[in-house]
Amino acid sequence: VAKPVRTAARRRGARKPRDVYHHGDLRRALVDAALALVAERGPVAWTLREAARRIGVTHNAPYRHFASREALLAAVAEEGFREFARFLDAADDAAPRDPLSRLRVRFRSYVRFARDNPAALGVMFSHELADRSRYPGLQEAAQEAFARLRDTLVLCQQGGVVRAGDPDLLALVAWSTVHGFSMLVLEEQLSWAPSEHERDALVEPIIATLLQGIGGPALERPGR
Amino acid sequence: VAKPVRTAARRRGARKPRDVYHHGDLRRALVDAALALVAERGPVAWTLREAARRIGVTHNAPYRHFASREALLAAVAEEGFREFARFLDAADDAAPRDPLSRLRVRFRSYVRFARDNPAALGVMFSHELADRSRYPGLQEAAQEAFARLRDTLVLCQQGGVVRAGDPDLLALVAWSTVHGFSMLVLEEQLSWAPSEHERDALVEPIIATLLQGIGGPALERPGR
DNA sequence: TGTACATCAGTGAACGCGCGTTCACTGATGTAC
DNA sequence: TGTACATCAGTGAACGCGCGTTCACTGATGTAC
Repeated sequence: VAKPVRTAARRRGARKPRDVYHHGDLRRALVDAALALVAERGPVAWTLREAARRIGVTHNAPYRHFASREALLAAVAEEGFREFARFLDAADDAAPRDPLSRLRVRFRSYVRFARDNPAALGVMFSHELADRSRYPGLQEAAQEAFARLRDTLVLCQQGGVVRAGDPDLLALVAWSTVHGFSMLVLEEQLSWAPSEHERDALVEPIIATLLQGIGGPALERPGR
Repeated sequence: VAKPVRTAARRRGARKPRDVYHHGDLRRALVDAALALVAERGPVAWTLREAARRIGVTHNAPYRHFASREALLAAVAEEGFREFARFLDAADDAAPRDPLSRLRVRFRSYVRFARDNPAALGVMFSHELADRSRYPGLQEAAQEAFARLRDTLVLCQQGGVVRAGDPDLLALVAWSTVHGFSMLVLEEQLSWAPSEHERDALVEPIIATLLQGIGGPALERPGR
């Protein structure tokens, strides 16, 4: 949607945004600024005016690009899901080809993305945007990201590494676990295990636990 | 701290709070009203003035009982943790006495409390109150609740039902899983598994997965 | 190459609003005598 | 049992603030001729 406009000033190499009347790519700049603000104040407390202020544009300029404050927030969330999907794809490309390895990498990627992009995750799963039907682009981006987890899980079922059964339910179990842990970390609730190293040490035990729990015959699960 | 004052009007059985000058137990009423408001608007967007308005008291009356808006929020969180601890105790009393059953019940209780008290959990783990050192009562209440999970886990280790190792780390794994799932549910992110029945159906698989993962020799874990 | 002009992307002032907090106050309460 | 009075728990007006959104506007841009 964003169509960069090359301004004369920009062609001349002007740096300070306020030197020019046309910003060039205000839409993108707003999304970035809003994300940064969310990182500082959270997805409820950030303000449209402050985002505009940071870019050096008047507080009503955003309305040229977004219908409302919420619409800008939805754009931040959508961009977050798209980046997340790209991140998952990149990790998958680098993983060994067997289904179990790929599933393991999916889980690791989820937690890692959450750790490195807490603000983005906060917006992506913000209560304010819980009704995604009002933002079709966001809804689509979210579904596309989730599909990756589910698809890998089905692959594992076919390989006998994950037990048979409704893949949606299994995906839900898996997702609950990794997402849940991620949220805990990013809400700084693990203050009693404070170092990043300690937190990272939790990831593999959790994944092992999870794999054990959803494991199929090829994973030699014990009789129950 | 709350010392109920029986007013003449109250003794006479007056109902409407606004009929009397002294409320009687404004402190408690404020905590309740704030919790209700958080349920509607979230732990950031609720307002002190609206809480006072609902009780039928002027917007500055709360300052008689709390130093600030945040102090009231902290009181809500503290009360949440205390109620949570009571809830865990009640469930534990009703559980079979073997360690594994008790651990299972702890997990179930956690998820159930979260499901039934989403607003309270939102405040208890709100980012705004992440620095609990400023509210010693809150800090103590939180630690007391967490201790229950850890203690049961240690019991399980002694019974050989959970594997040996740093109990704090194991508690962290377990806590991450149940808390994480709970948060997912209460943030309404499981919209694609919408019915309460479907959500409840996730609980046991998740607990089974978790127990499998932290299981000790007495749980017949497979060789790895 | 030069110019007229429609279109687009900003500006600046103003709106109404509700917030958290402070202040000096007053009405109700319980207790000492 | 009655009364004086210190204490406590409210009131009401006011503060300064920053917010989201609307409005009529103007400056910059690119294109048709």
